[in-house]
Amino acid sequence: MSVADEIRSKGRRMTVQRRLVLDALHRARHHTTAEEIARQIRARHPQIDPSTVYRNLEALEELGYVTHTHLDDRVTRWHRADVERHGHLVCRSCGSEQEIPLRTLEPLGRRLRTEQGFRADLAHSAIVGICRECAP
Amino acid sequence: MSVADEIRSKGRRMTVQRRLVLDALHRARHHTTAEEIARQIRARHPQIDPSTVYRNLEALEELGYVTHTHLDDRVTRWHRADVERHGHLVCRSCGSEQEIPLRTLEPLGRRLRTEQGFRADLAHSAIVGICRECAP
DNA sequence: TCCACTATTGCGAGAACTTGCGATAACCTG
DNA sequence: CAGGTTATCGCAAGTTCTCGCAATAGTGGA
Repeated sequence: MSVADEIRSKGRRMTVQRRLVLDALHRARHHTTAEEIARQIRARHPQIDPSTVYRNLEALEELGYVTHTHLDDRVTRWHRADVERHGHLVCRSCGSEQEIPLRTLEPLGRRLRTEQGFRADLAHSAIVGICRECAP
Repeated sequence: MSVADEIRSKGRRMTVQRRLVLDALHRARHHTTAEEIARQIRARHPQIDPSTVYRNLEALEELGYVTHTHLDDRVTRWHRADVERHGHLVCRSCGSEQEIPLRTLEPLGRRLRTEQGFRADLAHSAIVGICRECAP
């Protein structure tokens, strides 16, 4: 079953705009911003409104094809849901980003689960701090 | 040495606006938003521009009197730097917020420090997930 | 293939900041 | 305590989303 059929089977529709957003996410291997996706799409299809891109990212996330992450403070990063999940370390001083395996974060996940009954999504937000190079 | 003197000794100035922002943060015991602070101040001093509040929060953070936290996705929460730091769990389903002692997060902090040389600020961003009540 | 239904779109307006700029007013110095 | 610096301010315009709405266009069914 194609993605289009999957989407339709959930009562949603496959539109040109939605396909373009999916394509853009496929081309961008890592986290992109909504703005960047909108920019790419509007280069070829200027009539497509940025708000449509924002709404499609949300819809595709709801449908399970896309997720988002928060790296530095205010920008949402989007990526396909089927790429391997990982954590992020972001340096507040130099802005560098580093990926870390979820395995490193799992002990905390287990602890929150057993002590608080909380199922943490530790890939969702980056961990902010000072990286090795910037530490005094 | 008063806060005003401290600020002056760093080459900055103590203005009415800055004092009002500090006062508002003192009154608000927990995390507030910039918008809420601006609303309070502008109730009495409508001529004070919201942008002044935003800039003062930034300046006061730089001076070490204020810090900010990211709870749910897009709102920045501000609070005095001298209140006890703690972590946050935010449920993505019902939106509930829960505070947890930094102690719970410390083992991860130590691990990131020794393995990556990264000094994590684990109180900066909330941990997003599904709370006990919302878990299926 | 045509139709009715309704998800989705483009657009305009609005929210929440952010930034550039000329005017103002803290503050240090003499 | 007058004067010159320059941090800070208010204002206006810009950015990045977000939302309501009427028009459009995918879809499943006839």
